[in-house]
Amino acid sequence: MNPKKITITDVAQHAGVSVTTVSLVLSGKGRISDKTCHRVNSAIETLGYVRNQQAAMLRGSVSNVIGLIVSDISEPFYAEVAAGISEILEAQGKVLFLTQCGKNGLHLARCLDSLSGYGVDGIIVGSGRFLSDEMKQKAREMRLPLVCAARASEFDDIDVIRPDNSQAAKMATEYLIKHGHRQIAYLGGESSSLTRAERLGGFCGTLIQYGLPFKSEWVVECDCKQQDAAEATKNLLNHHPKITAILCHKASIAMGAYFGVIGMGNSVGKDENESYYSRQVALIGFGDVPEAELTDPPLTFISSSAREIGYSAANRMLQRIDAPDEQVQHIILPPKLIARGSA
Amino acid sequence: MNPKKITITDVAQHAGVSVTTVSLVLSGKGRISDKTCHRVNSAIETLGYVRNQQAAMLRGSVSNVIGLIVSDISEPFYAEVAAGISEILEAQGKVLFLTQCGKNGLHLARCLDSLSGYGVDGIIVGSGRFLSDEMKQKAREMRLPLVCAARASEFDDIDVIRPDNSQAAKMATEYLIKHGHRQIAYLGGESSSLTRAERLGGFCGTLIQYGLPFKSEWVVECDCKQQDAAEATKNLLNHHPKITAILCHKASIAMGAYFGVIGMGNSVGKDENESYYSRQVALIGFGDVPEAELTDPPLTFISSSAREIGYSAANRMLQRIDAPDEQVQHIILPPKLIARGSA
DNA sequence: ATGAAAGCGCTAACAC
DNA sequence: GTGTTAGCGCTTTCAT
Repeated sequence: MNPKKITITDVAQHAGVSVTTVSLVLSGKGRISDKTCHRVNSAIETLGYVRNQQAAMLRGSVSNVIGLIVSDISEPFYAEVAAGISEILEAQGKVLFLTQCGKNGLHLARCLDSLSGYGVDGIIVGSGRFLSDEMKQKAREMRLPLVCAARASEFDDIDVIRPDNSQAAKMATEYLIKHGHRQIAYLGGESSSLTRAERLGGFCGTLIQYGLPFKSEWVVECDCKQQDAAEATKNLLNHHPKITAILCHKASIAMGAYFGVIGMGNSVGKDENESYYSRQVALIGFGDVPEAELTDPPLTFISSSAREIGYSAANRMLQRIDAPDEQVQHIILPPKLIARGSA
Repeated sequence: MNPKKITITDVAQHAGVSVTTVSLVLSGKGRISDKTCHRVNSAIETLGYVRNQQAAMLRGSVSNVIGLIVSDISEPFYAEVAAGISEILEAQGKVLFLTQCGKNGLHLARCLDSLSGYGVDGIIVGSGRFLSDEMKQKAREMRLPLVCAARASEFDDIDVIRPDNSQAAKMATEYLIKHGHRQIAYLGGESSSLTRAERLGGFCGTLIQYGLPFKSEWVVECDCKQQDAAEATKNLLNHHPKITAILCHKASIAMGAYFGVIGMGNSVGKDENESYYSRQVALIGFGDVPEAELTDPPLTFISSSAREIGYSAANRMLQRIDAPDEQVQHIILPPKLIARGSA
């Protein structure tokens, strides 16, 4: 019922000490005797005091607030990244400001102003593709650390955390080759995608390395809609009977391909299921987001988890705040291959 | 290069006025002459001044910060809600603090303390199922407005924005009935789900209203995995040959059911595709998240969009801040039926 | 219509 | 070890 705010002064009075002492106890900085420390803490407890962070950051130098800019938080990749960042930060008693710059980055300037106005200690940008040099310059002037959590390689001049798309493609391709596949297709994605380009690089390079054929008609673009993927798969398999394995650009493509293969009366995966008349096709998908759909059917996936990228980005930011002038780092997360029965 | 912060004082000097005047211009409150106003604004412009919100909220009464608590932002529903909230708030020049209380609500107390310590003007909770009475009491004492953005009915004592699950089920069922279906099944979800219970209520009620049979063996639980849904669908259709339509608990279930129906050699949707030997099964799904997979195949969906819930929650919060003592409101969002060819 | 001055709650020098 | 005190940048009476 009493909306009166409890301040550090109240705590000091209740504990019979000065505000300085309380402040020092709060930040754990000073050399305070155990006895006093305990008295202060119990005063805090009984009064139900919560430290006013605004005031703290007004006077002090750190706010313990990190800003996040994404184009739209509803994109699963960025939602996962945000979740990872938030986990790390909250464990450190820090908090996260969430801002959205829109699909085309229209509000990016507003996001930056907003965040800097609130005194964040640093900004993590998901997909920095909209970041202009001017903005990076501005951040530098404000001494605001910038960290980019991305899906593909984007910058040289700021810290970037990203998955190793090329390596992932290589691992996936090798996995298929080691399971005896020689004619491998790549399905899905748009040709304008940087992520896809990186993956195709790894895919193609690995084929060449193993002396296997790389046919451009085996690389097909495809909407991420499942039914499109199913259709494309049927088409591909009909026209190119030699293909025995498909590398799928993302989870929904893999799901579509799965149903496409099944729908043709063929089988996916392990040999024991193979019938005389059906052809067996191996599927392997890229997937940075843990989709419930993935666990069953048992498809093999290769990925750097988006959450992991969030963890790294948050940790990198924490370091960067402590060492603002350290050299720029690119952290490239190694992929993990999760084998699930089908190859 | 100059990390010196530009304060309101600098602006005042540059414009040849007092800080008060600048402050009044910033908040648009005072009766300031157009001429002065303009001088101040151009000073702000040339100096690149950004208002220090911490200081503003320390002295003033509003922070323009809203807190959001979700269990995990990577859950698509909450990500959508967050996106909606953020859109509204940013348009108002406000910002959003994102906190995660964990799948089991373990960190909820920490989230609340954290947010209140940062002086948020209000807190939106996604899924208030972890909110104890004690916490609600605490928020009330701190005069912190609480708004709940939920999937189902949860509270009576605080503002809640939620979808109308029962009405959605009714609309979906009526849609099927009007398209001639008499034997309708419900597939998916767990029996412990409140959302599902509300939907089943609407479903069953509508059947009764139309004098149609409600058979409990036509209501089947199912994991949200697509393949499980496909299997369950085949099973259901095999054992109950009369069933001609299935109401699916969520998008992934509908997708699975789709492939299940197709996999049996039956057809989904419009009559023109119907063959002599195949049976036609209508599918309709619930879906609060716009999943790319939905657009193709053309399945009919019924939903209250999660983003819409975010919009409403944000708007409700804005109202609530202005009128803290207004009566508690439950905003129940009407569902929309998106017909896409199959019925 | 504008300015002077008193804090908001806290931290950080600097005393003791 | 602990207390005193001067601000952080802003809003807000209260004068003018």
